[in-house]
Formats: sequence, C-alpha cells, structure tokens
Amino acid sequence: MPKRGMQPIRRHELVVAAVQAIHERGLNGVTMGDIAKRAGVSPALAHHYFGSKDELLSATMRHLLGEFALAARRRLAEAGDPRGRVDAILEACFAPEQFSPAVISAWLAFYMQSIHDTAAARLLAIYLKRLEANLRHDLRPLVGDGAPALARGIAAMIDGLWLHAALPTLHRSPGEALGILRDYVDGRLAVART
Amino acid sequence: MPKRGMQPIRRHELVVAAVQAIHERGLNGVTMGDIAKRAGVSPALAHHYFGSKDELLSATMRHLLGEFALAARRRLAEAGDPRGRVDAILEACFAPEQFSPAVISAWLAFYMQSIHDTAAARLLAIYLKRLEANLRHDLRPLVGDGAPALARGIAAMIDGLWLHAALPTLHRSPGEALGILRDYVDGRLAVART
DNA sequence: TATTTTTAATTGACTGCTCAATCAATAAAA
DNA sequence: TTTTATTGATTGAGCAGTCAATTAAAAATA
Repeated sequence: MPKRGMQPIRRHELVVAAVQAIHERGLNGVTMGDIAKRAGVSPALAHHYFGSKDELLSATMRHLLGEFALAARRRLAEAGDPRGRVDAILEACFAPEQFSPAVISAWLAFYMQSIHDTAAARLLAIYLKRLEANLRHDLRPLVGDGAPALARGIAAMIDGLWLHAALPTLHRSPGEALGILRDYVDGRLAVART
Repeated sequence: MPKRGMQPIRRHELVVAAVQAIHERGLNGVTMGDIAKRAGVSPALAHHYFGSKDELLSATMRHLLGEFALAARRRLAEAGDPRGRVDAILEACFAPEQFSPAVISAWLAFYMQSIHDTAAARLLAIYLKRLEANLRHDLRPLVGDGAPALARGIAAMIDGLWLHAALPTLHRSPGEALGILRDYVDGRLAVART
C-alpha cells in the first residue's frame, strides 16, 4: 500500500472528512475514529499526520478560513463599483461552495469554540475584522459615516442567516438569504441618499 | 443536612449552574461534575434529580426558552402601536436579564445542538416560529407584503448579533446591537412608505 | 411528651465504557 | 538498506451512571 508522497493528500482528505464529521456529531462530539473512518484510514494515521485531535481541528478551521478568503478574493477581483463590491462579498458568503450544510455547521462550530478557546478566537477575529474592514471600505462612498455601523450590521446578519440555514427545521435557501441581505443594504442606501 | 422540599430548589440551582458551566466549557465539553461543583453539590445528586445529563441539559434549554418568553410577554403587554410592539420584541432580546455572556453562550450552544439533535431542534423551531409570527403580525401594517421577509431578516440579525456578542474579542454592547437593529427596521420602513 | 418509624436528601465509592494517544510491527516503495 | 505509510493492540484518563450507606427531618405511635 505505501505509495510515497501521501502526506498532503491524507491531510487534505482528513480535513475534508473532519468537516463532514463535525456536521454530524458536533465539534466536541466528534472523535478521531469518526474522522478517520470517513477518510478511509485508521485513527492511528490521523494522529500520525496531525499529532493530536486539537491540531486536526485547528487545521480544519484554517482550511475553512482559507477557502472563504479565496472565494471572496476571486469575486472581488471581478467586481466594479462599491455597490458591486459589497454584493461580491455577500455572494461569496452564500455561494454553493461555501454553503453546503456541512461547511456551515463546521463554521458555526468554530464560532462557538471561539467563545472559550482563545486560539480559535484569535483566528476568527482576524477573519471578522477583515470582512468588516472590506465592507466598511466599500460602504463609505455609499453611506458615509454610517459605514461602520452598517458593516457591523451586515456582518451580523450574514452570520445570523448562516445560523438559520444550518437548522434543518427552518429549511432556508441561500437565494432567500441573499435577497434579505440585499433588501437590508438597499434600505439603508435609500435612507442615506435622502 | 436533609431539609425537605429541596427538589425544586436544587433543580433550579443546577439549571442555573448548567448555564454558567456551558458558557465556560461548551455544551459537549461540560460534565456533570462541572455543573454539580458550581451548584455546590455532588455529581450524584445531579443525577438523582435529573436522571441523566441529557435531561439536565434539556431542562436547561427549556429554562432559557421560558425565561425569554416571559420577558417578551411582559414587554409586549406594555407596548402600544405596531412599531412599539416590534421594538418591545427587540428590547426583550437585548435586555440585560437575557443578555449576560453565559446566557448567550448557552442559547447559542442549543442552537448548535439543534443541528444534529432533533429533540432540541423541535423546541428551538417552536421558539423561532413564534418569534417570527409575532414580528410578522406587527410588521404587516407597516410594510404589507414585505412583512414575512423582513421578519426573517430581523430574526436572523438578532441571532447574528447574539453570536457576535458572544465573542469576547469583538466586545460589542447590547446598546450598539439595538441601534443596528433599529436602523435596519427604520430603513425598510422608510422604503415601504415611498 | 417521648419513642419509633418512615421518608427525603445527600454523598463516596465503584463500574464500565469511550476515546485520545502511543508504539511496535509490517509492508512497500526508493 | 533506508525511508515512508499504515495499522492493530494497548494504555491511561475521564466521565456518565449506579448503589449502598448516612443523616436528619417529619410523621406516626405509644
């Protein structure tokens, strides 16, 4: 069996498996066995490549952050005026790549983890600060001094819509979420113009 | 030691302790020992009064739901016109009683639990449906057909603001959250009037 | 009133299980 | 022969849940 150069492949497989496993069992409920089984390897191998459960989960979090940053950057590169750039960010948040139930669950699990885990909190804070800074920057020409508050509101609403999207009983669609967000932004822009 | 009639007192103490313990260790990280210690009793007693960890956590969730329902009802009873009633709901969400860090953490932990626990999901769905129904009812005279979408947006933003309030690194205040929410509602009302 | 009996509260000690982490052994590629 | 991939078996810790024993209040009885 031993083909060489497996390390990066296995690490990626395990991280992807971790996202799924977290979705089904929760961040604290998940075991190395769950993750390894889903990746088709033994629990011992997961330890071999990550050293500890903490490290695997931490790598999973960084993976999610990285994927999102990539998606956002791609969309922003193609956007034009400020309003278009704001929309690019919103779309990145609800694009199908980001928006699978498992990915949302895992994201939210890391949010919760950040409440009592300072390492996770640091990572998440960087992401949130950057998101808000981007929004603020593009909102400034649209709403002036109202930009900081609106950016915070949008960031909060994004996370709230994610939270609701993660609850199966509510069965909300990404399209609906985007509509609600756009209504919010448009409402505030209309007020700002008067 | 044995004073009689301890059951309701101990149950309440344990539920309150559970909220604190969940805040510090997370829903799945928390142990009966954590909770019992914080309540000043032995782990065995917690089992005696609740039968299982699941039952204790479930009772804790029902406690939070009940407390919020009470706060909302009180405020709604004193509210006047539709806009005032909407504001009463928003204020109930960010009132200090509801808004301690521990209480928010516990709320969010139950949200996460609902992703893979159908019993929790059922309870939470009832709460969310009722919240949205109340909002929709009072928004109808203000924005007509836009009421359902706006109600969903408000509900999502409330939860997003809670989520952000739970993250210590962001240090957001309840007052700021209320301001952002009111701006959102006012923006949509202004658009609806034109 | 004095006593015995019953009942509720409470805990320490124990059990069994799950799981993270370790390690020595095996297999194959280089 | 060396290096890398991989696993089965094992260890040790932590925790939910059980149970028998202890204490004291309350109720019943003498």
